[in-house]
Amino acid sequence: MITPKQPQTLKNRKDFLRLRHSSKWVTPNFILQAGGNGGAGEDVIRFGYTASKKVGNAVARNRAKRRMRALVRLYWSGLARPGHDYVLIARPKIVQVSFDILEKDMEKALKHVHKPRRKDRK
RNA sequence: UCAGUUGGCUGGAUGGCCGCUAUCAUUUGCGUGGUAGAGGAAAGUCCGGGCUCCGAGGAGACAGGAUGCCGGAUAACGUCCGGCGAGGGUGACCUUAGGGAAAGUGCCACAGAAAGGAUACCGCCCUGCUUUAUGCAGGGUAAGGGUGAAAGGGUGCGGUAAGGGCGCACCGCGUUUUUGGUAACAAAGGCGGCUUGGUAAACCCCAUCCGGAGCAAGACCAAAUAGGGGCAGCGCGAAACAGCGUUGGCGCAAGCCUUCACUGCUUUCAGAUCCGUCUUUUGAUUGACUGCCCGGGUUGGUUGCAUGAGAUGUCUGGUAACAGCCAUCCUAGAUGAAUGGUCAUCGCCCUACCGAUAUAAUGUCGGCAGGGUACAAAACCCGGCUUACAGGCCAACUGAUAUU
RNA sequence: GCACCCUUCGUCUAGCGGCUUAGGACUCUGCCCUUUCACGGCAGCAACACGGGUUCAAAUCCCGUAGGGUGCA
Repeated sequence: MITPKQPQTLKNRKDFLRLRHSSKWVTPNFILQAGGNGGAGEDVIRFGYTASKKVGNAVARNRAKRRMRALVRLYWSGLARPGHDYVLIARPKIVQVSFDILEKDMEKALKHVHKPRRKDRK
């Protein structure tokens, strides 16, 4: 059993692009993507946060990223797998929706994102 | 009390749990604790500066751009303050790119007779002919009609054949004098009889200002790739010695000291950025070095980077913008980008309902429910401008109504 | 962050300050033609990003705002 370290933050555009076509789970408020971390280490968990201009102005984008960081802080332990990278993409609703709904979405998304969906199989 | 004008301030509070960035202390270390941590616009990037690099001898000119009543403030400004003119509002007050149109050029569509050296369609008047109703011809006019955004001063009276600055009064315009004011300008008087329509956010003229690029500027370090290609790198000796001549001085003379020039298979140093090689001597060339360009690679870190035209307060000068003295203080520094997430309670606002109360309209207080609690995130730093903003507060002033 | 550019029918575009009710092509709608469709012909719908200002007059000139787009280590 590998003891996972504290999650790190993804900062390079390359890492975000690598996860673009990996498995994902969509909720009305955000999208979670997951994939291998490209040789960063067996015990490393990394999270990336993205909010595009569709979310709103700078204040809304910063608030969306901060809420996503709070979600990761609460739920990464036990649900995130070591040796994987995760990317959270904000959708416009995430700024207004109450935090309870986001917590349920996050728990569900972390459980389901590793199950490959049927249409992704070949 | 209602309506309004101007200026300024503020931009929710408390607590629990979980976190971020910087820094300090402590610890072998994991870690723990303390302190600090977005704005009035941080925004748009519309102006002005600091700072950095490039260019340039100082400076100026052409081109291009900007500004534009007067005086002041300022590091500077297209900003601000005070004043003037014009326009708007009952008023407090607001708006104002507001130099030059007799330096020149252009434009003024359509309509209209005529659009800038005025002109004459309908009219009005006079004369002549025909005739007594009009018509025709010639002339005088610009009051009236009509067109237009604009018709070559306006109104009134006199005058006239009808009219007309033809004459007069007032207003306007031009010019001039005096007075007030630093000035823009204002007031009063004289003169001219009117000659000169608008447009410069059309070209232009005048005055003033502006070199270019921007912290992704610039500097350093590390790593990686490569160990590449091209171009350029400013020269035309100096000294010593010897010989011969020569200038000056001392000396009877020999000679000694001294100045300058020429010559030498002479010597030393230099010589083209450096080293080497060739040749025979001021040439050639390999390589290295330096600079620039091309090509290739990297997409990291440090610095610039927060003590500054700094903030607060008292006083002084000034109508004010602002300036000065003194005292105190240090107040964000991120880089997929920190300064928060969440829960609870309270506050504030709006709407509906209930109750009480004073009523001319309606307002005030209490309770309960629902909804809302803005605009917006530093990115080198300052001074402004513009734009966005739920609401709340303060001060001064104006108008209307009522009462005393 | 900094430096710039552009907005005209649904789309692509013309457009000396007045001649314009903003022109053309494609599209769309209706009618004609054809047995029918296509092609063709005729007619129609449809735009100056927004707000101020200058001017007698603004799509055009000036200022501001909004929305798009481009470049720079």
